[in-house]
Amino acid sequence: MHDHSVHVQCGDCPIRHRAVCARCETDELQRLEQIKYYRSFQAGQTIIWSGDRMEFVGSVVSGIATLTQTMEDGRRQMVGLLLPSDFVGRPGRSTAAFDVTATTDLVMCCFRKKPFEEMMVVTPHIAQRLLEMTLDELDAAREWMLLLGRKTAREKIASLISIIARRDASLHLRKTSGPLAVDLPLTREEMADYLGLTLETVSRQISALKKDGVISLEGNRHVLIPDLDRLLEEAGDDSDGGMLV
Amino acid sequence: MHDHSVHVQCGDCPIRHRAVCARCETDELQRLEQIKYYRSFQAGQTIIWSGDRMEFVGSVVSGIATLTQTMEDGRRQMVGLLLPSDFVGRPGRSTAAFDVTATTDLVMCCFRKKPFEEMMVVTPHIAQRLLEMTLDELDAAREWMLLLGRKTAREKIASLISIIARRDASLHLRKTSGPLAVDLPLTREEMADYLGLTLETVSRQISALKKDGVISLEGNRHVLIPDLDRLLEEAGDDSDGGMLV
DNA sequence: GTCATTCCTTGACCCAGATCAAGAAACGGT
DNA sequence: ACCGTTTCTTGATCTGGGTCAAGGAATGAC
Repeated sequence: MHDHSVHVQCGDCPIRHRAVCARCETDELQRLEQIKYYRSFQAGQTIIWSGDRMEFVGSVVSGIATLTQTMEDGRRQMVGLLLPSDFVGRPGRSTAAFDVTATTDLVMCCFRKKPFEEMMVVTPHIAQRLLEMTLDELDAAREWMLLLGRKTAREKIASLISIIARRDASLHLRKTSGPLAVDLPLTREEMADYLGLTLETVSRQISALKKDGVISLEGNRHVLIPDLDRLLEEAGDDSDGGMLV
Repeated sequence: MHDHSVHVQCGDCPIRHRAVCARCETDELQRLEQIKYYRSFQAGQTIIWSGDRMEFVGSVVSGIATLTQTMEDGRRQMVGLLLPSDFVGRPGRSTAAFDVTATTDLVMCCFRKKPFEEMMVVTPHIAQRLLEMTLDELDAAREWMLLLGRKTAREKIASLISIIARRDASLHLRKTSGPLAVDLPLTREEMADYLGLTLETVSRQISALKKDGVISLEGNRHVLIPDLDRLLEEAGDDSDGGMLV
């Protein structure tokens, strides 16, 4: 049995779909081609409201989307951050459990849910691949829970920056020299919603990390990391061995 | 296509396995029978340490287990609570990402991981059923993130009690009259680890809810809920329609 | 360029929940 | 019943991060 985690291009779709395998499912790729389509969203636009019927599944081609939960009094917690190549939607679920919002202009590659689910029944590897991806998300959610429940504000900020650095590195080719550079794809308020803080605290802690030389800023969004180990130490992660590897 | 979510008995195993379907996979059930075995653990015993090789998957037959994460300095966050019928383990993963601990005496129904994974390849419905279960866990984790990031101590306690009440009700037959009664399966410290609080704050908030008539206690662990709607209101959940239905 | 808007920073003050500390209640073993 | 251990409660005090408030820096439209 060969490796089903090999990523493949899905037709003219600029991202690499991870739900199918290059070597053994060419016909499935063709069928996926037939039911896929693209949708664009503007920055700030809500893609799906919690409770809405979900008519499609798909993956992010470009741009950033967030999954958030909101309480009646307006308190808001981000519960998912979708970068290019991330999958959205739950096969077998008819309604969305959370708000999905485009925080930048966004393009998604979508599959109508019903045909996609029919394909899943016929082609078992898709379900297996989705299971693997969902388990990854679950692991990430559980790391996130440690952050929310037990980390200090400073540790939360350091963690967020290193999480984005890691995601970035796995997406793009890695820079080989110079200090690591990361673009924060979120506003201070969105970071606060991610971390369970207020935007003022986010701003203060970023300033503090800057003053202490852990990071430096070019503009508001562009972060330079002179010493990644130092940042990981600040994040309180116990030896993140898999980092950037 | 009939409903694959039908629960079935797995031989003499006292719980209902949810990974297989009654009507279309009798032979799979037989194969599962052949590779399954039971393991018992004492209260307080660690089942798996984070980073250990995971040699089995399985489900809880009786007792309570927790998934926890610990930072070097000892800060601890619970990231999963396993009640009878809950599934443990990640097919496709070789090492555990979190500590799994029995908090009461515990019996698990296990399947050696390798044969289980081989079965998954052959019998697609298992992967589909596991995907469904994992998506449920992911939804629960995301609700939990809202709790950790944005709820007050009082809301956290009220949420925990109603979560346990809901899990309880789906497990046992529902009482038809009198105030709803719930046994807390956790110590105050374990509740604190669940909620991202200290045990003192847990104790104080339970006392406060008692004083305000939202709950009453019989002993330390047995909770009576005179008015469930009142409790849900205290929990800050926006109209939990699915509750106990 | 100028203006309006959005986003970010910093300061002053406050409070929910953490920390430190002392007992009280519950539980299990003999 | 007695005793040791664990678990729970309550009080006093402290503090990290929230809240309120003001102003500065980017950004984009025209």
